[in-house]
Amino acid sequence: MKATIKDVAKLADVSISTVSRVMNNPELVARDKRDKILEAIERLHYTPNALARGLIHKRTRTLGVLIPDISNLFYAELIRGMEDAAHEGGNNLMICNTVNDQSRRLSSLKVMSEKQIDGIVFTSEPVLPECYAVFRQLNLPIVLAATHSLEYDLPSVRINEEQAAFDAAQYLIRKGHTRIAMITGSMSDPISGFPRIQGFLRSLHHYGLELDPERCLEYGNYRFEDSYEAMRRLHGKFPGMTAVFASGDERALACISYCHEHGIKVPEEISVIGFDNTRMSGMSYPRLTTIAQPLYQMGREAILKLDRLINGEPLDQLRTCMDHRIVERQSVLDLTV
Amino acid sequence: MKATIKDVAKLADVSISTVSRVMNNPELVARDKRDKILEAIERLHYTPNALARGLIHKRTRTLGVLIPDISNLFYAELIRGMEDAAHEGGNNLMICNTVNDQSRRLSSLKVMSEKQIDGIVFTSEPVLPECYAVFRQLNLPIVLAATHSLEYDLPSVRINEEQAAFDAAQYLIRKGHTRIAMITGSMSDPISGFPRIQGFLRSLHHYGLELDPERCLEYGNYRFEDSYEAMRRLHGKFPGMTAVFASGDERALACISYCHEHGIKVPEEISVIGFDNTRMSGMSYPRLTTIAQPLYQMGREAILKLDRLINGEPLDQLRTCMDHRIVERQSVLDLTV
DNA sequence: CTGAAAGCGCTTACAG
DNA sequence: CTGAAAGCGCTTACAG
Repeated sequence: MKATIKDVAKLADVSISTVSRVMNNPELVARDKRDKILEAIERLHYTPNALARGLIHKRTRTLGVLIPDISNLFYAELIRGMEDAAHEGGNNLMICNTVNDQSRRLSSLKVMSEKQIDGIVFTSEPVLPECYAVFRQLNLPIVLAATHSLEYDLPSVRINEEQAAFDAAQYLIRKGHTRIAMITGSMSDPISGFPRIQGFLRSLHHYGLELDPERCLEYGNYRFEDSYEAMRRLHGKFPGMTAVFASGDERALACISYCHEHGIKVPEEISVIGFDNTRMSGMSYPRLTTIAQPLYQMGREAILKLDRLINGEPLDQLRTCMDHRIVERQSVLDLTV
Repeated sequence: MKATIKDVAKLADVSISTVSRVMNNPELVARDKRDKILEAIERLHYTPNALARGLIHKRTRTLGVLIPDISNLFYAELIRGMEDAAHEGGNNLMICNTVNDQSRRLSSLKVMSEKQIDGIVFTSEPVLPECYAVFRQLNLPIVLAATHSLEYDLPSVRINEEQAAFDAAQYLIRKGHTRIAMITGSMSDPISGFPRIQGFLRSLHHYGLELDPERCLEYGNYRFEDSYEAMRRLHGKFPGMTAVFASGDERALACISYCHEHGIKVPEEISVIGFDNTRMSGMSYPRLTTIAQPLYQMGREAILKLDRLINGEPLDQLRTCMDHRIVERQSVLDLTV
């Protein structure tokens, strides 16, 4: 059995109050007793029960994190940033993989709430009304990471998706490409779908490339297989295409694979630019040029914000927008030289 | 503020005992009161405080999981299996990323213990004496996943690494390869290092391929960059090599990238076989032939075992060995045709 | 400086 | 069928 504060008190021949004090305010305890108690703690391997503490303090020092799909490398970096920041603040993470499923999301939220987490980081997904209703009910500090909400006043940390997509297309255009396609998530996805499509089209328009969206856009989920099929459709319907902007690194790898398997040279015949700069982008051939999101930093920022919220401190800004950048590797051909 | 059992009791005009009963043994409560209480619960969005419950039951229904590096796709599948099994059993996971760091490992163990988790799944890494000492002290049910221990009597779920490595080499040999190299972790790693090297060498020996270990073995960690360099060294010191067994899919992708970047055709000039069958193995060109570990099932099994341990039920076997298999894709050339 | 007491939110014999 | 009481392991005024 685990030793409790009573066991320590008995062994050190003091009251439990005094034991409690040496754990929380050792300076209030006389030296000799303190030493005796410390020794008893040591001998019994005593470690305070966080449940009891949490009950009293109404604070558990565990932060809940909702992740749609941990098998996506995207979240690995984000989580590392969150973990580091959490540990620095004396907190722990409780990570829930929602498997992109609303009922899992809701039940995770419920369990977390019952376990009395102090706050929530909600990642990547749009905040649906149903979810927001639960957030309100939970009445817990919440911050959004790699997503945001315009409808609701929720703190968030993310990049400017529209601008990032604009920059990706612009990069391609400046390398001399004019017949450019995009593989993306659904238009109805307000986070990584719609804004990126917008940015992409704005860039084409800005540079006078009037392309038919019917022809240059293909849709699919972010997984490899889906994107592979999207690339197949694109290849069928957009002859002469020289570059594709894949909204996500895994999508980009699927494009590259499709090309290899169909004898199309990358980047000589088709250039590919990705999005996210996950670890994967260094593992393809050719290595992937991609838009980098500062995922580690975003994770940190999200936790920092949450911590401030929990401590009742004011936020300097509700919606934090971080900088993206382009990481040049070998998957884009420069047509201008 | 969150509603407590008192609030419900007051609103329904009963004692807290009765409220507690409708949560735990509703059949003991008269119909009319039960309905009134249920209504109050609904109105207040009451949800029991898991800390208080845990304190009484001495059980929190959260299981701790120690993962060396969540950015490794290997763990994604393992975690999914664990999560599904945990949810089925009414449990939750608390995942700790130890970043391959012993002090993080120890501190995670401490925090988990303070938060009163009911049991631990320890993944992948060898159980060092220092760690085992902590395990004993914690006095919690523990199961090892994707690792095992011969020194200590700890329950485990894993594959036969030695045999799997043997089979990988045998596969290559049967395809007509005779100049085979291996990229692996350190010989001093008793889990995925030593046994795999053993299996590899046993296979060579079995088929009469007497190769100099100095020449055909290269070492490095499981990350891409390290393995890329290992492949470079191998290429320099082992002329005529036609196949490499990479102990891990990420290592295999590094081999493939090295070859591409140095004008070596895969599999025409050099064949590559990987290990693990993570999602990554379908994303390379050529697609990777690899040894599959049943990661999802291993995750499930580990949790099932842990659950039995927690409930004081006997284990049918201490060390469970699961079956591996070879997944054939396109990275190995058949020299016999 | 130290201990007894109340209380965090719940559950579970016990008595009625 | 229901409520008062004790207790899970701790913390924190309060009194001395």
